[in-house]
Amino acid sequence: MPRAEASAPRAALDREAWIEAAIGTLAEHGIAGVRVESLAKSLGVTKGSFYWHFRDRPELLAAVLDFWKQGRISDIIRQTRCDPGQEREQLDHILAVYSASRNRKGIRIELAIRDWARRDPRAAAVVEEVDGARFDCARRLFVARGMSDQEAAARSILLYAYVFGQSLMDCDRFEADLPLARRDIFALING
Amino acid sequence: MPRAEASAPRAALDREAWIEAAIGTLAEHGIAGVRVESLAKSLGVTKGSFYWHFRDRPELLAAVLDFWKQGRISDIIRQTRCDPGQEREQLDHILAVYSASRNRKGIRIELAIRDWARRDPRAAAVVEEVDGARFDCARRLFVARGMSDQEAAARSILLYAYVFGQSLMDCDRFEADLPLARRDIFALING
DNA sequence: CTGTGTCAATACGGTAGCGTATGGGCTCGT
DNA sequence: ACGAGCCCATACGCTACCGTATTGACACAG
Repeated sequence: MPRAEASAPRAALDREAWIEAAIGTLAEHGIAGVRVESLAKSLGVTKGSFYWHFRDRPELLAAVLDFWKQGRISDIIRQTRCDPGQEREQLDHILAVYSASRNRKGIRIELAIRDWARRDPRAAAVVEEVDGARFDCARRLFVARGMSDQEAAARSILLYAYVFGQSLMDCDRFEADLPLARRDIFALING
Repeated sequence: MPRAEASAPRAALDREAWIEAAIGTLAEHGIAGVRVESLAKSLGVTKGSFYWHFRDRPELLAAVLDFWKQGRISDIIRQTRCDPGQEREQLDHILAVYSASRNRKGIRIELAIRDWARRDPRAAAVVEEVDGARFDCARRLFVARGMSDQEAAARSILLYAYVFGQSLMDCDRFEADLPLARRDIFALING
């Protein structure tokens, strides 16, 4: 019986295992909570392993940022690709997918990284890149629907601000019929 | 010459001095950054002082939450009080005041506390109280303008989601003429 | 079988932070 | 002037981390 403390049957960790574990505790405890020794414990190894795969903690954090950036950018490109004439539906899709109801984990990661970005310029740069890509994608859809650049920009900003802002609140507490309210809100944003 | 390390000429700190210092570093470094020993250093005293005024760190954090809650609730009540017929202007006022451009410090505190609330039920309860009060105030204004409860609720949610969400992004990067975009956005939210 | 490379355990020194215990100095009432 | 309370300094033990150094287990090539 191989000694498996947490879950893994001792199968030779690689960098990505550490990165994914880091993202997990990042989502749960914020950037201040991702410690190499506690990560090691959760992976069932000691930090001897960590310092074989990474030079130090900053290198892990940089890898986390890069991993997240690639994922988010490829995701937004995939999610906004659509046939002509379907732009409105696609924007509704974005609103639904990025809302807090689904995708709990993704939202928690997103918020943790954004909080991190408020104090770390490297994180801030990554968030800005991701935001820029998302903004461009949404704007293109609005423009394809015939809106002016100006209006498309305004609605894109509102869209993402709503999505992230709503994930900061517990809307369920305020409104009994949240799905209905959401429909109204989508309509306001989407035009 | 009284020895003044940071600023105070040694004038007998009280609880509130600690609370305000805590809120300051909370805004800058997040909840994980408010440490009693570093607070003491920034106040030019040692932690011997702290443990005279507070039982322990959790007691300070509770006091911070309470202080913030009182301030935010009384503020929203003050900011939404208006003469009949002025509801639309008052809502625009809220949008402007709570936007990230002004009130940098307040926004940073707000975000730090919301991040804190994602992991601490006590903080979450306070945020929920504050959000509830804000929501009620905005909703009342929309209703006074003749909207249905349902529409007023939807717009109120959108309003605060926008305000907080926009403070999570660096909108300046995306849109050259941000003031104009903001006007468009206000119009979408405010009807 | 032996050597080499991969991955991890162990042990160590160092810092930062929490909470406690204890001993001041200071002011003020009497 | 002298005890009482207020406010803070100092010193201590403890834990959680970081990063380094060293050693060990294991696989696989030759």
